[in-house]
Amino acid sequence: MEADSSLQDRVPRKRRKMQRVTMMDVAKLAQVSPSTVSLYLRKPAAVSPAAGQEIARAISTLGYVPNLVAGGLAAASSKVVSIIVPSIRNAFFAETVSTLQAELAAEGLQVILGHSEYGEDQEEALVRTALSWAPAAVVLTGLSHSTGTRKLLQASGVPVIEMWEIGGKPIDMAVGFSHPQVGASAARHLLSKEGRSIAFLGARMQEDHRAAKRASGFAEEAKRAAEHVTCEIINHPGAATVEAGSLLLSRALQQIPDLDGIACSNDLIALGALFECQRRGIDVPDRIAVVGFGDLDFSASCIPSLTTIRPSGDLIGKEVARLILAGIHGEHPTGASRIIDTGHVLVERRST
Amino acid sequence: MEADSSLQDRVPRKRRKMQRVTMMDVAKLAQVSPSTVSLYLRKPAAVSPAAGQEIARAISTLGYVPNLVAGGLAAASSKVVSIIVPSIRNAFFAETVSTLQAELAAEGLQVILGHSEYGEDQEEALVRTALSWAPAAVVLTGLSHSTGTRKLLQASGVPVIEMWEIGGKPIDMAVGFSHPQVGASAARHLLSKEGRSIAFLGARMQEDHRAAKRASGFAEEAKRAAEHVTCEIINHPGAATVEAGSLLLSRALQQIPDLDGIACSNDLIALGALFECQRRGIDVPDRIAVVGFGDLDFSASCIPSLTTIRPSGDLIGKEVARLILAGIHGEHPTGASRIIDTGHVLVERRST
DNA sequence: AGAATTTATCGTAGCGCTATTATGGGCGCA
DNA sequence: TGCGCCCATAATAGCGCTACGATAAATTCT
Repeated sequence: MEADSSLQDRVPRKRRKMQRVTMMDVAKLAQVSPSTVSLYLRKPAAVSPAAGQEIARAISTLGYVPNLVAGGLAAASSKVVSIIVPSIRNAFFAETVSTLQAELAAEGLQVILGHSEYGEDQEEALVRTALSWAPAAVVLTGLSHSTGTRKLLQASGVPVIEMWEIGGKPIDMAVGFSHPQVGASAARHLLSKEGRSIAFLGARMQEDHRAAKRASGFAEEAKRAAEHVTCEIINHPGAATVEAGSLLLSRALQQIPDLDGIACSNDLIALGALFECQRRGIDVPDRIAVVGFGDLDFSASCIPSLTTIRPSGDLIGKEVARLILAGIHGEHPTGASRIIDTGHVLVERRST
Repeated sequence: MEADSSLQDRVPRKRRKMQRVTMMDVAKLAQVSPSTVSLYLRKPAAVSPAAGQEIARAISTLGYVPNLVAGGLAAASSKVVSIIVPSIRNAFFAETVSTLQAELAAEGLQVILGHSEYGEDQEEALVRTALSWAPAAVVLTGLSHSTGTRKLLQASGVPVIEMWEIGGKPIDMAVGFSHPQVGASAARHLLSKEGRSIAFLGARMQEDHRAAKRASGFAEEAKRAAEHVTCEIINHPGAATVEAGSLLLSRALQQIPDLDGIACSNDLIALGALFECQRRGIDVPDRIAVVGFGDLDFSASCIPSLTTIRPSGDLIGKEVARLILAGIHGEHPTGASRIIDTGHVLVERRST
């Protein structure tokens, strides 16, 4: 059990031996060479059934757990995918990460998670550590990154996937949808419901570039549609929460007394706006129509049920996984297939 | 040509060289030995300021990114913490993971994420892969695990922290709170509001043991309090969503016509119940009082604002991080300090 | 049958880094 | 002036595994 550390000068150098069972042990027990064990673990079909069985038995007898760290070093690429999102607390990204993790786990890939908190410098630091793991791929959120981040990634040669946004030039590959188009869809929908004084309620738009793009897409569509339409963009500097939604609606009503339609950059904000309307006795959708974004858990069930734009976070996760796995299997997508548009869907419910 | 290699093994084997800049390159440029670079990276104070500066310059000139895989192999323990939660989509765990990730990142530790989806076998598989990374610690959710999982972890010698639950015998360390006590608190609160026909609305309780424990704590407290109190536990087999909350409330009213108080195993369920009451014109809290669990984003802002029990997921994250970091710094907590009770707080609002 | 393949298995050199011991030069103290 | 001691730095031996070629054995082709 324990080694006395006092009277041992036998061997030239004592090195901490921690790993209990190594591939070598398995090989000995199975009476094959370590290479064969390694081969069996990676491509079971390449070894004879007899040897395979013997190895499998040895593995289970010894309770062998492969050391992926050593494997990653030897193979010069570890079975890890690094994912960097602004915040996992955000239900959008939670969904994507969850799907992605599940898809990758099925192929034996691990997910390493990082939160940039919408900070480019923080993101760069995360990318740096991510690359320290020689990951099979790096997944980032959005297309806006510091030049340092881009350089690091380009120099590394690791496949990079930017998700949740398309419409710019990706570092390598991109999976997502156009945020200006989402804003435009929301505007068109409100205008189709006779909206004439409309507003976009967003949060943290100074940092959340994607929300800002939805807002500008919204404003542009409103401007394009008709000149007798007034349109405002209202930002809450803090996080996108239900409470922020209530505050934003109050501010919107103050600025635009005849407000008749709002689009929110997040369903949580929309829910807060809905609550605020309820408090003030404002009828939704008769007096004010509300469009959200995200189609979160509660959006179909709230009162009134929320018209919202569904970005399909799980589809993004699936597509990202597909690209990563294709890359691992040697198929490197080229040209237009390096950018995947997952689109968006406007789900019409009672709030408009 | 060059195929003649029978009796001369002069030419060393060609190995794919992928890493662009290694520690060796840095050492050369800085005119010190690789050991010194390594030492500088790990304990900057141990090298002379002159050498340190030289090394720092070399690192930035070359754009050196340390290879943590190699480091992990040499050090026999990687700078990785593996976290396994049922689902990151659940706002509770998202909060904890987010906090934990931030705290650990500050100390240079990476988070590897896995989702068990409330399955013990799936959890065991995740633990197995987790251990392949020789992680600095493994974090699990709850105290219920397969015997295989327990064995694997015990045999590995890796620090293990079980979070979000205490009250049983942890594998190694635990940070969380007592779920039966949460249920009891909810029951006491409802009873203090003159509740006489109360119910616990839960989801997925066949798999979510912690929710089940809250339910049984609730029922026991109700039974203990008075015999003229009727108490039911109602389960929805699917996920804990707002919609499930509406369904559960409907079922509760069917089973208990004079229902006057409910506790929900999750604020989403509570919100659904609130919506259903609104739809049916049932006054909350006058006719039915509602207690939630989680104190989610919307709980303070909904109508009526939700009385709920706050489990402080971020505090759990912080404490878990503290234990892990203590372990890394060599301080191994012993005895009672291996179990940390983060408690719970009942936040009284308008719904009761 | 002998040559030319194919197939299954083995031997071994690192992957890039850290831990440990070894070394040498500067310093205090007598 | 000399002795030991400490501190900064260097040398060295792996960590456990995979890739790459080599080798032996089995198979097919002339």
